[in-house]
Amino acid sequence: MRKPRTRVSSGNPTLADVAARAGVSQATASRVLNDSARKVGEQHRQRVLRAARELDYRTDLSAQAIARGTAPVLALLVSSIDDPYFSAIAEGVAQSAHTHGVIVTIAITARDTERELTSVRTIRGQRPRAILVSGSRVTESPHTAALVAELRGFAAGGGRTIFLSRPVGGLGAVRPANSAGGRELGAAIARQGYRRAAVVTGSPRLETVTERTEGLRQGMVPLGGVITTVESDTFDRSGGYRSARRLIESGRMADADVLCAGNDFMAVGAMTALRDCGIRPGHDIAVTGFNDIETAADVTPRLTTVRFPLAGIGRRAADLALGSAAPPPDDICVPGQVILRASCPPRPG
Amino acid sequence: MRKPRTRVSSGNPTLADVAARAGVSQATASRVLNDSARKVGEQHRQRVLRAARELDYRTDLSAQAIARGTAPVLALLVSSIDDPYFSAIAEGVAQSAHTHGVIVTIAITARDTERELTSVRTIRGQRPRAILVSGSRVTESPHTAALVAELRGFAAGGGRTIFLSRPVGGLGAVRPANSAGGRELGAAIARQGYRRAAVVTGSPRLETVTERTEGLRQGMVPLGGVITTVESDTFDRSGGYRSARRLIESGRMADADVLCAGNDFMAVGAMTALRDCGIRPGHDIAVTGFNDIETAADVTPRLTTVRFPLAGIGRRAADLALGSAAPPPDDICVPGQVILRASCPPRPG
DNA sequence: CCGAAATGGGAAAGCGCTATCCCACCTGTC
DNA sequence: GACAGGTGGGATAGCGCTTTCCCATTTCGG
Repeated sequence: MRKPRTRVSSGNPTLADVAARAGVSQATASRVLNDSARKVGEQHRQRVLRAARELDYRTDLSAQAIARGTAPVLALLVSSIDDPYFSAIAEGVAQSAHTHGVIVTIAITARDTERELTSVRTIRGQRPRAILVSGSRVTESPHTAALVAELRGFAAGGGRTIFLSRPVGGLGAVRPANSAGGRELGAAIARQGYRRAAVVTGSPRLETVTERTEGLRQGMVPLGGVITTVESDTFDRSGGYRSARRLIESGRMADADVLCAGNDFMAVGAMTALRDCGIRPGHDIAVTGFNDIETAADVTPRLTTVRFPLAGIGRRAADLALGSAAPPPDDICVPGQVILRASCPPRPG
Repeated sequence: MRKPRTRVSSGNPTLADVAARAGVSQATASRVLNDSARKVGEQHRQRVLRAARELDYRTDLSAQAIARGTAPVLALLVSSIDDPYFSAIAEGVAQSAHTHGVIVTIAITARDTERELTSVRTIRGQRPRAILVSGSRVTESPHTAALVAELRGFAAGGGRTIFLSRPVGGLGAVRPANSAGGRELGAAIARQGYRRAAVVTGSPRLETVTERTEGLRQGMVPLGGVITTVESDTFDRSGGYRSARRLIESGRMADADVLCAGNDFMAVGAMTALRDCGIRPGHDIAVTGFNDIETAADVTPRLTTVRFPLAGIGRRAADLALGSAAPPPDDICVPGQVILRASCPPRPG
């Protein structure tokens, strides 16, 4: 006889413990605790419930997962969670997961495609029901192919994958309609009378960035507008500040009548840069952003922007991923809405 | 002989598959894949690695967890992830978890103490290494006792618990020093010459709220200052807007020389309310916030606030929870730093 | 009343891993 | 040459749970 493995005496109570205490078989205990289809006599049912309560029993999810062959888990991959864009999406995902009775595990990739890859590898080990990949795709990353291969493998094992940015490899996506949003914004500012737009935005390797800028151009051109210059920096507040300053100092801001930022943070940073240089945003030059973050309405002047239902996108993606019907790998673009505010008044001239 | 359970043929490859393909025992395969202390001949090692690669094998974490008796998981409980306060903390937690090679699962409670409870119950089933509870404690919730009991049970099973707000039940915490921060801010504005503070903040049932307000008072009083009135609403931007308006419309704002908000969002909303009523923030009345959110530096006038290293707090809590040494249940208060900006200029009078 | 069809319970075979034993073989050593 | 001490490999007992079988009772229609 083998020596029994040293059992951690202080370990958690197991189903066997519950069954023993209730004086029934494990099978019965399991049936009660999972209210399975199989009926259990009221007598026994009560005793099991009571035993479980008294022992402070909690089903071991790992064991359950392995026995059932599937874990009630949804994995979310984001570049950063400390960014309103992603946290809004995450909020929606979490809501949906909660109503589906599923646990959310989150991995942050810090915009590092290699880390993205290793994260997916690890996550696959959890055998989640689905993997949601947010975080703007970086064009031509050397790891993209590997990522796609990894996700394909996951799908082959029965998992679902949904991108919250432009999809690759024939997988599905639910995402903000950046191009269309850009077009509408471009048309809107052109209708306000602006014709020469200077753009401050993130790295052109981020697809979100190129989609927005390109959309903007497409919206303005038919109405006689034009993008005079594009300056890139980090896709955040300080990037907005810095690139706006560069534009001003190099004189390229001088002939623009509107400054379009790639997102609201950049817009807000850029407005500060303008002010620091004695230019009055909304007065000497119009300003626009993207996303409609909460403070967009509180800066002065209030920021014109494009609002996307981010939480709704997250929710929808998760619903799709967790729904019973296998979703076709669609590329669903959720439209945005132009919010015209004081930073972009009808042009006086 | 029993009929073997219908095996999902499309399932993921198992360790047995890898071992078979490599022509070795499962034990050997396991040893290679986990680079265990036990050495394996180079021959076999290579073959196992190759087989794993060819099969696109991913260790099943649930199975591993159950076999090892512990899962590489850290659970984080927050009120909302769509709130810069919590997402900053979450970011820090995720960073730490990543360096510890641990997966993060996140549960949002929507400030609902009952949901908080059920979340902890579910989470315990994951047998995580630790549970981090963020989200301001609500005083006197009927569920608090149950929550504590649940966390105690978790600790009894070998898990660790850390609060990121005021701890209860003798458990540990790492949290922003709200009281001290309030005191310092109170003293700072008094030194700027302000004496009569109106406060707009969240529900007095939130401990964060009372700690900050009380600290503020303690900081001002010794220097001859006083809190003239406190108005509560939701702890966010619109709550700030609404409560500021109520203060103005009821005339209670008239005799205050500084408006102190419970957090930056409320401050920003309140500033908009002031402006909507023709009062110039930073000019007719000083304004302060709490937390130093990114846009605090970009509103006009730039917002005076108290900065807390939120991500650092999250990281530290996670480090503590994942460290090898069992941490004593300390209540660690991380100090904040008063950031004096234009919204609170030296008082002219 | 009798056999058939429920009904409710238990035994035990996995699920995919890890880790303990055990064993066969290879070195050295006196 | 025999024996103590490595070394590397394989069998296999769990880990905690689900679920399939199987079995003993009841319940009924005819």
